[in-house]
Amino acid sequence: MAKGHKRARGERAGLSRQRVLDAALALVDRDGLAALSMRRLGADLGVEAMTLYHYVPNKDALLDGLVERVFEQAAPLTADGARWRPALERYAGSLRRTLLLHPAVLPLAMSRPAVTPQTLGAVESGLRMLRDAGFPLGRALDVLNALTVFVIGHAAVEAATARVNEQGAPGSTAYLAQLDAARFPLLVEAGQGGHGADDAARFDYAVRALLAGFDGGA
Amino acid sequence: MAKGHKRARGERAGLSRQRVLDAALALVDRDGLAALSMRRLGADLGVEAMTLYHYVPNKDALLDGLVERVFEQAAPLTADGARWRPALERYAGSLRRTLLLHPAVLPLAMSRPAVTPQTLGAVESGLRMLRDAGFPLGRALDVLNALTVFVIGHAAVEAATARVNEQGAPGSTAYLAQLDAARFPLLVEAGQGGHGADDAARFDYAVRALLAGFDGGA
DNA sequence: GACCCGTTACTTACAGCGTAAGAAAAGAGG
DNA sequence: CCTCTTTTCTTACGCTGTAAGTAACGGGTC
Repeated sequence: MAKGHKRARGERAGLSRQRVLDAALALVDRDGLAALSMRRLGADLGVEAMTLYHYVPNKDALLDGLVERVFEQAAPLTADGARWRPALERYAGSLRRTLLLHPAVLPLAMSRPAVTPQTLGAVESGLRMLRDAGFPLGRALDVLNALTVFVIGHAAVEAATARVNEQGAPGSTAYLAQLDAARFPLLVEAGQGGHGADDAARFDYAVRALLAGFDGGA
Repeated sequence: MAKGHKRARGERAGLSRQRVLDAALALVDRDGLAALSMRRLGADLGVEAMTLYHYVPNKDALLDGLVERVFEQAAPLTADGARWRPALERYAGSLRRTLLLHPAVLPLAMSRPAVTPQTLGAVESGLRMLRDAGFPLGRALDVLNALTVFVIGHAAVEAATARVNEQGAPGSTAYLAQLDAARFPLLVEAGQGGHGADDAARFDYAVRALLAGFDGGA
């Protein structure tokens, strides 16, 4: 079998932008963003680093592709008539869950405007839904922007907090609880007592608050 | 003059964590985050790279310091009794303006929980204000988190959009306007017509919406 | 003055990075 | 068989963060 090139033929058949991005996402999920180098990614794919430059123009584009790939995995923003608030709430929840599955790409999602061709479709249908609900077009764009920004930011804080909690570093609740109780009494209290709701519930509450605000003020 | 060590004595007198961080912030503001290397920063300070490790344990800590330094520059969140909504609106506006003065650190601000000792004071006084206004403590923390996350995220999008606009790349309004008008009619329309408000006004509107939502739902 | 010592600074070195340039191999069509 | 295109590998350059060791300084004590 396999009349060999350098490695056994067929075990890596194909290679494509998609496969490169998927491997990069897997690498980053496994070992963190800092571990992603062209050489390492090449090794994961059974290929030399420079080979990757046939599927991606440079490393920055590869990072863009990672963000794009994650956003694709979130549920589409489907517009079902006048029920725009539950639709946006579902979309927000889905996007949050997807982002938390790939926490390593969150720093990337923050620094790049998520308007790759793939995400434009979601924005377009969101705009249609909100315009049908009576929003002026500009305001509709604002609502979508605000919601998306909030979801990404919230997920980033959740991920950072989780990461920091499991090592007792500054920012963890354990760290908060041992703070100088004289200088920061409320912080210490908030750090000690369970706030009574988990991250998902707190997120949902905040999203509803945001959307309610836009509903009233529009 | 200057009985010289290697460089003229006195022209760089001192050097301290603060001076290192300030120089790093200046460098990053001038040339971007990617241009920040220990060697370059050292050169800016008239010093070799390794010298910096006396004031900062490693590069990551230096980046943490950058974020801390920027947050210090925003107006403090002062609690003036029951007027919590205008107070938070002012705080949000000040933080946004400060962040936009140093757009290069925005990616850093996103990935790090902004709970350095310096920012804890702001959180504490925010908590006091909101608790006095009747919020349960956990909810008060949620409000502050949501607001801060939103401000950072919004500033990041503004900065990224501005950067991308001035080079006509994907994501710019120019790019949006030339999109396939058949597939994305609303996006194209939103991209063409001025939305009628500048970034600051849109930001203020969204902040008010968010706070109004928390007010009603609390 | 001479001595010493902690702090600050420099030098050297290493492994790894992104990627430019060009050679070599593999597959397709004649 | 040869030739052309696409894919892959090789080599090389300048840069990075930082570990390790060394030298110079400033200030205290005799």
